[in-house]
Amino acid sequence: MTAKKVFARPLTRSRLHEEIVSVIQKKIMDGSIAPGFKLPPEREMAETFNVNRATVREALRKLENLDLVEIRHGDGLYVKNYLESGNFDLIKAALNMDESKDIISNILEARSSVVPQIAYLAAKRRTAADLNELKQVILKKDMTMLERDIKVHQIIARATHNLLCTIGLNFFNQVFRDYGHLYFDDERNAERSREFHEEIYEAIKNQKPEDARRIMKDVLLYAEEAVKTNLESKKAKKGLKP
Amino acid sequence: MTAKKVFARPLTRSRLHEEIVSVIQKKIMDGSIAPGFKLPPEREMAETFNVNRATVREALRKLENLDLVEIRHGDGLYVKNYLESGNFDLIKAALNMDESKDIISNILEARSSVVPQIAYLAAKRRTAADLNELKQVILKKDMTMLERDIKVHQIIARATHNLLCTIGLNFFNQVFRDYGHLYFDDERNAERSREFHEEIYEAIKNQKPEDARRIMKDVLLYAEEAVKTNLESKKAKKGLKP
DNA sequence: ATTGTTTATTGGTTGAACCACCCAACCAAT
DNA sequence: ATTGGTTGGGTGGTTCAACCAATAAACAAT
Repeated sequence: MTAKKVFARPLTRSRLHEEIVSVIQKKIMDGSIAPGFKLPPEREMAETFNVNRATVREALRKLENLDLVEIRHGDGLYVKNYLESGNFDLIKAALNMDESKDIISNILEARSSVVPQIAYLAAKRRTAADLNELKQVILKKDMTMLERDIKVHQIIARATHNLLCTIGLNFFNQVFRDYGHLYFDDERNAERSREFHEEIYEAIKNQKPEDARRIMKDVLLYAEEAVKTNLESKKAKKGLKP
Repeated sequence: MTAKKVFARPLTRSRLHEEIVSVIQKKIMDGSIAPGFKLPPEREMAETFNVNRATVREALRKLENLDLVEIRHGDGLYVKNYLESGNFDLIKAALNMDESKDIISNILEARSSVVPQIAYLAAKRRTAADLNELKQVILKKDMTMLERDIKVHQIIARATHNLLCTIGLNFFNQVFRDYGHLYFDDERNAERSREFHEEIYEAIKNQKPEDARRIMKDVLLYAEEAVKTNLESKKAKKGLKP
């Protein structure tokens, strides 16, 4: 057995500027820094965090991309209202900081209500090439169920031939890569997904949009429940230990 | 009449590192740099672009956040497959670079199929406070129709009490802020939205999820058509000039 | 052939300096 | 009293030169 198999993912040392991002992001998202607040200037921050100004600036680039702060040349740094401007990366970041059941539930719920629409469009628009690609992945052997499932969703999203759907699904897949084990650890769920792959393939092959949507919705609602139950039981176990 | 009304949006000079982002992003998204390609090292890039390395690094922070490149300490910079990893900011950036009708159509289509689900959830979950806030905005006087409409959508999204829905809608609203004039320039469309606000308010007030979804879907499909037609006619006019 | 070691390359961070921009305060002209 | 011009201090944007830290590839030892 390789080390990779044992430790799952390699350690990756966080970079200094990322630490800074994390600190500031937390303060903004938990409300200790209110929208509109003017942050201290870069030079001062560098001093407080005891890092170089260039490092602070790299952190600010990230906070800017998360739409958490607005930077005004010659003026200063202002905290934005993330509820009005934040993007999905914010949720990923929040998830990494605080794996609360709330956020995961929100993600699962949103997925169940949005992704079926993607299946609908995919069944309507799929080309022969899309269908073939889907078939290959379903039949492929050397693949974990998690990998296969992500790939299936990816191909379906791409079959919509809508860039937004394709890229929008990336968000769910990225989360799923990190948390999919909560679902696939249970062999019954893996079996359920195998069925799902067969069913959705048929629906897409026969270009039955409504069927595809229903099939997708069913499996996602099932998964939503399964993961929530899983989280509950883990929480219960944890509660017993101390 | 204020200067703001005359010139619409203030000028904002682009920063050097953003120019670099733009150049590299274009090359990646139009395929001239393929996924997996190893970019030249930071020092070399600084030389080619004739800027300082710190500036290149700030650009790289952005490209990293767009999930366009992967940075490996001690190794180098690798181009990722944006179809598999890119996020919504990528679409916004692509839109700014190339306002092609394709991308706008994709956005409109995705909106029509996804946002109605948000209305559905909102009607189901809305609190008295949500409803009140919605009413206030609909009645408020000193507001452009565009501002009001964005606010209405925002409140509806927030009424789902699902962080993903709330933040997910930000994407559409941000695009709408820049391109909403394509819709609201026509007074008939503005009138249509006025009706929409009344109708959706009633549906949410009476907690009729299916109604809310249908009403939302209708107006979005209408808007989709209106904007597309508008784009067509603009294109036609342009075609005549030269 | 395998394993440990060295070395060149590359990203990460630092410190000091200068440029470009914003703002507030003040002044001058009307 | 209002408008337009000037100035000075503070802030983000960029530069330069150097060093630290991780990686991969070449090499040496076994």
